[in-house]
Amino acid sequence: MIRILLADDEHLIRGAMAALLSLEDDLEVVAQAATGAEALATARVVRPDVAVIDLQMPDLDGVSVAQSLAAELPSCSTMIVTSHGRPGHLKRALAAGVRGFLPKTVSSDVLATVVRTVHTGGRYVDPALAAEAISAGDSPLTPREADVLELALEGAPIDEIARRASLSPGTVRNYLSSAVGKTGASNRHEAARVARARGWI
Amino acid sequence: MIRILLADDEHLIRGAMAALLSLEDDLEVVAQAATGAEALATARVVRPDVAVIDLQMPDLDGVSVAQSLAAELPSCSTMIVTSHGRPGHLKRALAAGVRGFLPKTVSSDVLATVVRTVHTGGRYVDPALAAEAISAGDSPLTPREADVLELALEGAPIDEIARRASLSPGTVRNYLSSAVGKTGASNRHEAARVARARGWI
DNA sequence: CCGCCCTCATGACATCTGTCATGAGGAACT
DNA sequence: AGTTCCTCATGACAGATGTCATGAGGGCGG
Repeated sequence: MIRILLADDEHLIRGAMAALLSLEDDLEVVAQAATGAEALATARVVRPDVAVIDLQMPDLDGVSVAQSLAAELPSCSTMIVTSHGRPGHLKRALAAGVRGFLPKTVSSDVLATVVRTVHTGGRYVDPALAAEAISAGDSPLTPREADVLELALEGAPIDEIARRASLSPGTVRNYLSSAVGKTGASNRHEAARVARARGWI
Repeated sequence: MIRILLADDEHLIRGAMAALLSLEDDLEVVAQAATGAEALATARVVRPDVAVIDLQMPDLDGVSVAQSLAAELPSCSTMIVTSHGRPGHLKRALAAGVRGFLPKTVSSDVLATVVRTVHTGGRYVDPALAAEAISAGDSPLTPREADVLELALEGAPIDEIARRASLSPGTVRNYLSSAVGKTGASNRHEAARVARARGWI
């Protein structure tokens, strides 16, 4: 019997997934959590075999949870399910020791199969997401460029970005100009969108 | 027995919700769809009592589907479930004749209860979402301002917005300037974000 | 019929942004 | 020690953007 921890902030989805996994004879949902912190706390107590975690949760995101879990409970395999599969997330997740990565568009059979796969030490990444991640390529942005671009996401003017990054406005403009060139965009707002879509920030 | 049509592009969620609703004695999921168009086509054939529709789907969004359903199948009550509850969506949904509006954070009991409620002619809107919608207030934007601001969402330069809206660049700047004032933002990109957050576009 | 508002436009002006050249200081690698 | 890259900065310039004044035309309610 594979003992599963389920974490998802959407109660409806979580309950439904639990119902669905419980239909399988060899799977058992032993705990549920609605936030990242809750998931960690619960995992420490129940020590599940597999953790199925939603990528986006109110507090910690799924990758952070996975990272902590990998460190604290090496016997527990972590897999992530998500609605919005961005290439950057996949990379960060794999780096964090995640064994499975699935979009929520897969069928329940696949979910159950992957739970079994990661439990026996295997890995599984959704083929479509993997292809996207590969085609997106590595980020050409330097760390600082990425920082600044991230601050530009909300549409703030340069002066505010400069204050928040503790840089001079001129420097911010240089980084943004460089980032705009690398993304092929025509201004920083578009560049920020492109970079996010490719998982670079 | 209440006959239900379920539409959600996320296979996993849809299957799970179906499993969950089927646990109720008086509910029966008679059809499922993965896109808006599919939902409409299926509804015409199976004529369900209640349609449970996800707000965000690849092609038509949930509100458009609801609108068509209300016109074509008045006997079918429509309710919408969503991950991202923006006030604007709620307003549009109610205007389209939707009877129930729920975030996916609710429990399965609530879902089942609301299905029964809308089937008997009642209405149900999640209290938290309703409060948000009320506090967000009515949009101060004129229709044209909203159009232009929407085109600005992706960060396009003014000239492109002007082309896409078939306006002169000068006019676009006037509308945007006005919208920036009304949203209290410091540039059009921030204004677009604010307006979207408040459900104005 | 007369305001009032929305739509669309133009011109002028100040400011904000994007781009480029240039340079100092530091870390990493050879 | 030398090379290369990143970080951070300044100054200058062109072009994009935000703001304001102004006006023509149309629809709608009083």
